[in-house]
Amino acid sequence: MAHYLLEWLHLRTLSLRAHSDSVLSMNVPLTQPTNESHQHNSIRMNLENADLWKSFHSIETEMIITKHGRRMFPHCSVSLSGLQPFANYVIMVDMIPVDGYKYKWKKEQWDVAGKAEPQPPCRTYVHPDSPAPGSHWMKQSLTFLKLKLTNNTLDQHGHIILHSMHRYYPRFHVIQADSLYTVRWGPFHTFSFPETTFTAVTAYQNPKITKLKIDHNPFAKGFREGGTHKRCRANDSSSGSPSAKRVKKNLSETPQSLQMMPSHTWKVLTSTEKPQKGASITPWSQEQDLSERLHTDSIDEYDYSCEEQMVPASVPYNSYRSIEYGRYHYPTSEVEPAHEQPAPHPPTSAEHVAPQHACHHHHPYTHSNTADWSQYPLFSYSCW
DNA sequence: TCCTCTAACACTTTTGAATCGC
DNA sequence: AGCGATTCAAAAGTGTTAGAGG
Repeated sequence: MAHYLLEWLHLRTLSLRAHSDSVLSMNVPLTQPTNESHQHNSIRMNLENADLWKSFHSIETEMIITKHGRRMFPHCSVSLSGLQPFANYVIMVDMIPVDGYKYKWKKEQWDVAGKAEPQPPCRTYVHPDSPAPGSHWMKQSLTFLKLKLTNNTLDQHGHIILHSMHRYYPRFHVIQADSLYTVRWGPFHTFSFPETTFTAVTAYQNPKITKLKIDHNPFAKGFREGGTHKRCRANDSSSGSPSAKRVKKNLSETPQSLQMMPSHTWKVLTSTEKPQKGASITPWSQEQDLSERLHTDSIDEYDYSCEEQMVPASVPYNSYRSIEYGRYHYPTSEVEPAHEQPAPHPPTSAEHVAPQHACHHHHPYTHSNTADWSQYPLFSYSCW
């Protein structure tokens, strides 16, 4: 049952993702959003530790990935509102490539180092409280502290697999469902935050990031104290070790670099909403525009029941972006409105199923239907 | 030679079982 | 017996860095 569900969830997302890949490679310009807009649903998500994320984002966040899995820092922590108190929800996170490039750290900055590696198996982390009623999720902020990132494509622990030296951002899904097995029927709300973009690395490249992590991560306290590390003691009785030099150097140069990003809010749109014409996409920094375009392009072009809008607002960095995906169209589900648009450019399933995804698909429904949901697989083949 | 990745390291924090007192 | 508070050892998690490997 679970396997079947995973396959279905994976399948329904493959085509759009493949489509977005092609959009990316073609560098298609951003399509204009349509004019109609109205609030349909009030589900909201806020990034809890946004200031910390912004601090890291301003110097380009790096996340360590290891063979056995490494937690994120800053970790993903969000708060939810607007849920139905007695309805059950499943909350999930996956990681989305920001663009189609690989990066390298060169002379104090990140440079493009070529085309991205083929994407590793896509996995989704389900919040351990899932499923839980809306009242539970709204009671307090929820953290994804135990989410781990790995570069081991053969990982058996369900960690999220990423490529080193590639950029990603976490995408949060709120799905109304009574259990993990009924996720398929629930409407989706998808949120992401521009400041959570990070570069996956196996060792820190930017010493400013190291300094910031040591300052804020309690587990790194031992290093913050200085001189407690064996190698530090051995080499650095006079603060002469490379690490000590690096930290010392950073102490003087970090604060000024931690400038806050401009504030924006991305309004939640729902399945029936249309984004306002000319809506700003400024929340993403220039380097993120490509992926942003990737998102909006594919979604816009498809114009199913998922749309998104980014609206600058006065709320200080209360940024989020949301997509609500309509209820999936199964024969047993509710009647589908006739006005819902079919895929204007249905990516044929055969040509778009990415070969690197090891999932098998036995889903009885057409790929064009299953393509309507997302640009990126929502579930891993083995996330549970 | 350069770049990336891995593993071992010393230390701190977290976790959870055991114990105690009410 | 049940519950909450406290203690403590084990497990988990941290950044650093030498060395391996491509």
